[in-house]
Amino acid sequence: MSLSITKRSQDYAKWYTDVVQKAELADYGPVKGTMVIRPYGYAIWENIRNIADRMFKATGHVNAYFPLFIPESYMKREAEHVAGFAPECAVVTHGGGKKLTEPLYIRPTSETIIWAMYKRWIKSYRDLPLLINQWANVVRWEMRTRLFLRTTEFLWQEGHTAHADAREAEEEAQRILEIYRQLAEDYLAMPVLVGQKSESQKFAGAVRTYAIEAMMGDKKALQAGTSHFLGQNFAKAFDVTFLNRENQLEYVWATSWGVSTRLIGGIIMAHGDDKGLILPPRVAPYQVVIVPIWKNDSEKSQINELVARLTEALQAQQIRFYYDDSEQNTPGWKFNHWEMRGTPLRIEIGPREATQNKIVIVRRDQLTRQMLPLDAAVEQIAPLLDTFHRDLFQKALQFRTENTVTVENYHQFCQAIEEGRFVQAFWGGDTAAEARIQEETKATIRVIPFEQNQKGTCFYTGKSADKIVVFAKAY
RNA sequence: CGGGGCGUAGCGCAGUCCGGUUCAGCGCGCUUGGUUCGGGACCAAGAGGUCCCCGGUUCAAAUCCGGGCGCCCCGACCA
Repeated sequence: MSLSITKRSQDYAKWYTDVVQKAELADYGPVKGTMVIRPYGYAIWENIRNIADRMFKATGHVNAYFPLFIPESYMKREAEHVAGFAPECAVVTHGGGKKLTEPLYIRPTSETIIWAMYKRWIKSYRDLPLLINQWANVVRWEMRTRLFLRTTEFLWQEGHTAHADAREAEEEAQRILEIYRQLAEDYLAMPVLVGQKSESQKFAGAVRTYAIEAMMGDKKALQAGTSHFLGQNFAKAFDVTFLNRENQLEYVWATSWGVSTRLIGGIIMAHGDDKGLILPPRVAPYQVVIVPIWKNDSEKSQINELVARLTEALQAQQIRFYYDDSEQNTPGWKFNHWEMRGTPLRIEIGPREATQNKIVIVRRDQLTRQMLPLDAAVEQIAPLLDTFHRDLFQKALQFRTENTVTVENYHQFCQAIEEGRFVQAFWGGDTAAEARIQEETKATIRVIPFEQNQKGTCFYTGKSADKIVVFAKAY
């Protein structure tokens, strides 16, 4: 393993894969487009999952698990859904050494099999709402893959809810979007734009798609989570009806929503620097790493004594830490190692600290160093982690703000996109116009923000427009 | 599916043009022992190979020829 990481300015894509591999987040699997999520990367995912799971349960959702295999006939029930997903599905044609009578699709998402089951479970308005989430893997046969951002198989959660009326389903879709915003901003320190997707960008089978959208370190957009109002599309495709209070038969209203291991790619690109990862403390596997510095056994025992008092205090506060007391590497090596792996705080304890009953704290994001008495330090670590989170968020937000421009005409638009920025503009165009813009500039509408009340002129068509949209090049 | 790059020790690579005593090599990592330890330590001794695969040419192939496979990067689709 070579020592250094490619600089971001030199080759951003290479920097990204260097970080993923050298920080031991993931490795390539033997099958094209697959990845192995290694323990350090998986620990981040577990933290994300635990946080999201708690938020889902707090809003009344329950977990379940549906099968990986979906009968071909199910996939074909909803017209737009098949059209959208069939081309990127893996299909099993043989089992037990025999050709199957009906091919089995490996789920690219589970709407079809879930709604086939919902038909059996939903009879009355009393069965609603049905708020089920599942943590699962899905497979999409992508043409071009990238670790965490787009792999053939990935991990995610998919929520699938059923409601008695449109308003309630709509509220659900937006409630989840708000949960996703909190997850991204309050836990991953990743500022996101929130809003609706354009017609061409929405989920295959949805009436409306909402999304959170973040800016990465190379100024490209990353769709970090989506929530869909599905209307009655799947209820109709799978004939899922219920008797309402008036004893009338109605189709059920639906939502679905998901975030995936792609979020880890988002963390890497939202915060990382040329030294490697910078992890938001609330999902970092270790929030603190302790590096001892000693020359001989007497120093060692003195330092270990201080570390014992420190780690007891950290444990009491449920701060995740790692004491790197291995004899194999020098302190300098460890500094670089843990910086590459993004641990938010490093504590250095050597003879100088031990004799004074002090410790040195170094922030990963700023690489600033301060020496503090142990007792004071113990009090300050938790608040410092919060400050670290806020600073990471602010830095990313400022970066996005600095790289977002408002334009009034197509010339300005092209220039801004050329510079790789997010572009805000009045939009009165249609899907065809959006497709032309994508053709010419590679940029797409990332999000149509909520709560718009201004009027203006569309930068592209010149027609009057009542909403501002955000364009950007995206992952 | 188009364009580009690559395949030699765990990783990164040299060697390939021009076949042969510089052809099984280097750096990192790994093992053992010792000295080190405040920003990627040093010394010594080791272990480690289907040179991607199949076929061909030749006295002789990592090297030349034919075919195949795989991976990465860049474009068209996507969380």
